[in-house]
Amino acid sequence: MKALTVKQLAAISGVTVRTLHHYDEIGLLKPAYVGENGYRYYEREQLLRLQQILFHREFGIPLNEIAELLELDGEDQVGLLLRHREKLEAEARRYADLIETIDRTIAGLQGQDEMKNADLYKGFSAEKQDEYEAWLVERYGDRMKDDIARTKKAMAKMSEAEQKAAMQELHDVEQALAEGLRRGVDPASDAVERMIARHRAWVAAAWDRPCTAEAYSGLADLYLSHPDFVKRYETIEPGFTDYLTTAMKAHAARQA
Amino acid sequence: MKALTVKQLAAISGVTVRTLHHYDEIGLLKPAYVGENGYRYYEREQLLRLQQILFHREFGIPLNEIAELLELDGEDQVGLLLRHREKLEAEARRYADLIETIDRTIAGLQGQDEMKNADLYKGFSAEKQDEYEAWLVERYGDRMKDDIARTKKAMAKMSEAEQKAAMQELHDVEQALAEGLRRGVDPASDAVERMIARHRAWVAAAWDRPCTAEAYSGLADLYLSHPDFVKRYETIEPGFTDYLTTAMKAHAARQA
DNA sequence: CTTGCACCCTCACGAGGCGTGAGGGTCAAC
DNA sequence: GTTGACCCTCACGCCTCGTGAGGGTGCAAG
Repeated sequence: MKALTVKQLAAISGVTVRTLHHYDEIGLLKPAYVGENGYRYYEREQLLRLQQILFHREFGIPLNEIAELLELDGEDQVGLLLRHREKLEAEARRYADLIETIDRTIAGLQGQDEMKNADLYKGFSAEKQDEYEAWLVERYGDRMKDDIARTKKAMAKMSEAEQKAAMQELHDVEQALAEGLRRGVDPASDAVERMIARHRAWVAAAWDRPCTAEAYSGLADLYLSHPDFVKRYETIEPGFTDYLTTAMKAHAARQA
Repeated sequence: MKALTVKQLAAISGVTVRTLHHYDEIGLLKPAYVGENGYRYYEREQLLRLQQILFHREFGIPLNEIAELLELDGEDQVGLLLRHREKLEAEARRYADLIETIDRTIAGLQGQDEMKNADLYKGFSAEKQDEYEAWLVERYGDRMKDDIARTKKAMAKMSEAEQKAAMQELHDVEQALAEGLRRGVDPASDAVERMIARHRAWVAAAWDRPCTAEAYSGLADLYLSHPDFVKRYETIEPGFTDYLTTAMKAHAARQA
């Protein structure tokens, strides 16, 4: 029988000696036998097992799970692999999103803000609405439901052209405010106040009813609290969430 | 000035209190000031900074790098973001590959080995050749160069149909051997020996010259040592690298 | 047999990014 | 003044090894 030392096994399997020590320590891969001198000796069976370990490790499966996995037979291994496949897909999608965000951020930093409305503003339409709705009701109670229903109707009765125009207006307002942030303009200043008034008007239009100071302040809280909004605003400019909401609150306070 | 406690800042930024403590410890985000009672108080400036930190953290940038990053101005940040974008792309591709490997493995485990030759065997053609070449020369010295050149010519002068047929033959041999592994057949047995003879013949054909016992044994070493080959064989069946090479060595030994 | 060198062993700390208590002050409202 | 809800500072744990320190072992050449 060919017996491999740690070094040899390490060399042909591509791991380090320390890794073999570690796997021995945690009981994941024990040597075929240990010499009187304390040397670890591995045989073919261990090499096979190690290769299976490394196969699964590739996918980021933690070592203790690999240990359990190897006790199972083929049937169950397929199931586990499939579950892990989903995780990998989720990760892959996440990376794709991150890359997109970077691209947008760089475009923004370079002043090439020619991004299409449909891109950055799509978060406001379709499927996401349900999620926001559930969130708002949970947070603000049932009295929110009417407002939501009204907003949905208002959006629905807009033509596509009108929606586009509305999004353009929102975009302009936000870009102007972001410019204020970049220039270090006080969010409570008069200049910002004027843009905020436009923003509030936009909100009122979207809701299809007046937007009270209280409601506007509540909206600022929503922006601060819901990760989707935070992400959206931080994508426009880091720190923009706080800048916008501070300005909104200041505006609401003046009205009170 | 509004001063936020740890809890409050944690709530609106979505991190935990412990994280704020940690960031303070490592100097990444220090409070605006600390009360006499030892309480940390944060203001808008810190919130802005925290949001930038979280923005970058999303991409997996380590905290110490984020700290350096935030000292830079916009220009350099773009450069860093671009560099990180590449890392993300590499990761995304890696995940895509892993998913593919899982799919193939599952297909294999379920006996649905209907994978296209071009898929699993593409590793043997085109760009990868240069890499193997460099590796072989580094490992076996210049005397390897002639062999490589001959193999390349042999492959080049094959028609596409011939290449396909060759790949089919290799595939059949490997599947038969993998079946031996699954059934626990001794890799030194006569049954395996017969398949190995076919394998060696295939190699000789690919090299366009006889494959000596010594060369065949050396090839087994290559399979064991080069990660690409290991990965390829482990994809066919975990443990197949060792099974195949053991059989190859046994075959070579009988000839000597 | 000695010398040397490559290999083997066992601790044990470190890194990254916090989670999770333990043990004990502080603040605001009732 | 008493409750809670906060706040603080240690300090260990997690996970997978990397990286020494300090010291024994095996094999070949001189």
